[in-house]
Amino acid sequence: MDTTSIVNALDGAGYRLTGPRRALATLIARRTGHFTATELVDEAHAKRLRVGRATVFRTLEVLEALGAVERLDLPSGDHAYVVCRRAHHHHVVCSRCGRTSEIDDGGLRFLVSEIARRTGYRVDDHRLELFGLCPACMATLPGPTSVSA
Amino acid sequence: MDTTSIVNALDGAGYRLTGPRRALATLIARRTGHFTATELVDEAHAKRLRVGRATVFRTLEVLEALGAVERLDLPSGDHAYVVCRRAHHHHVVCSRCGRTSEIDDGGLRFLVSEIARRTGYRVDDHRLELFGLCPACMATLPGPTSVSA
DNA sequence: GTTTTTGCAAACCATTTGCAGGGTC
DNA sequence: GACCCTGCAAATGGTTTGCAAAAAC
Repeated sequence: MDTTSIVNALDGAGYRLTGPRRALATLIARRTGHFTATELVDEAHAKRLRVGRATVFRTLEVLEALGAVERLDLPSGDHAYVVCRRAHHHHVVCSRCGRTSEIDDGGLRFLVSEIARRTGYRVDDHRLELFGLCPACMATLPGPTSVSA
Repeated sequence: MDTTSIVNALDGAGYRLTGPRRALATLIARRTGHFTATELVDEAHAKRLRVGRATVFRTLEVLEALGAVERLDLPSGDHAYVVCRRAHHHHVVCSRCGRTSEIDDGGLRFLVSEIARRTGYRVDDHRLELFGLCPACMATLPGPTSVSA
């Protein structure tokens, strides 16, 4: 995901292209793993960018609504964000380096409708989050070489 | 879930059976839907129970570790809890009345291993949360009678 | 020129913590 | 009696808000 895509998303939705928003688009586009609003605030501050705390939260809110970013709830209870391409999907999150990979709905769609049928609920929304170790982090890890699921 | 089961869980794990913990066990056992720590604090206060704010949080933490309760992350970002029976499972949450139903792992287990295979991650943990309308709430709803998933 | 955005700082609010007193085993 | 728990109240830390100035269209 590059800066331009995020900026275009804002522009296309009728939001004004301001300095702070462009700056944030760049910071976010550079991210590889998940990040928190506070991390973004600190990074902007460290780089002497003119971006206030409130603006970071407000921009993330807009970007989430536009589907350019998605909010994750980490097992720790923290709220983190990840950049994303499509509107709805799910992620595998590496609990060591924070890297995320998108996963497609595949069998999940069927699973959800099956659950709706069994419980009698009308299911409007669902969230699936997976946590573990990405291939790169596994490689740097000591111990047994065998891999379990 | 009744008060006794929760108390037994605490006792069995070596925790002391104190007044506040018994009181909380009762409040929690009576809950049908999801609830927040703050709601519990307020309810205890309203009923003049001798239970401090900190104790509510500390007790919920213990109960979660024991698997008597599970924490949900609602789409709103709020943290809520639900009583539960087995150690690991997932929930469908009614976004209108808050009622929850447990759902079994069923096809999910396969789905998770499939995702691990495709992404190369070692998946250690996963969370699936479904949101929608429970049968009772659907029945009280105006509008078209047809149901969609 | 009108409308949106921003930054700041204060307000908010859920959650955590330190610690002295009280309860449980 | 030793150790675990509790309440309180203060500290914490993420997130939101009010508002006047600044920027975008």
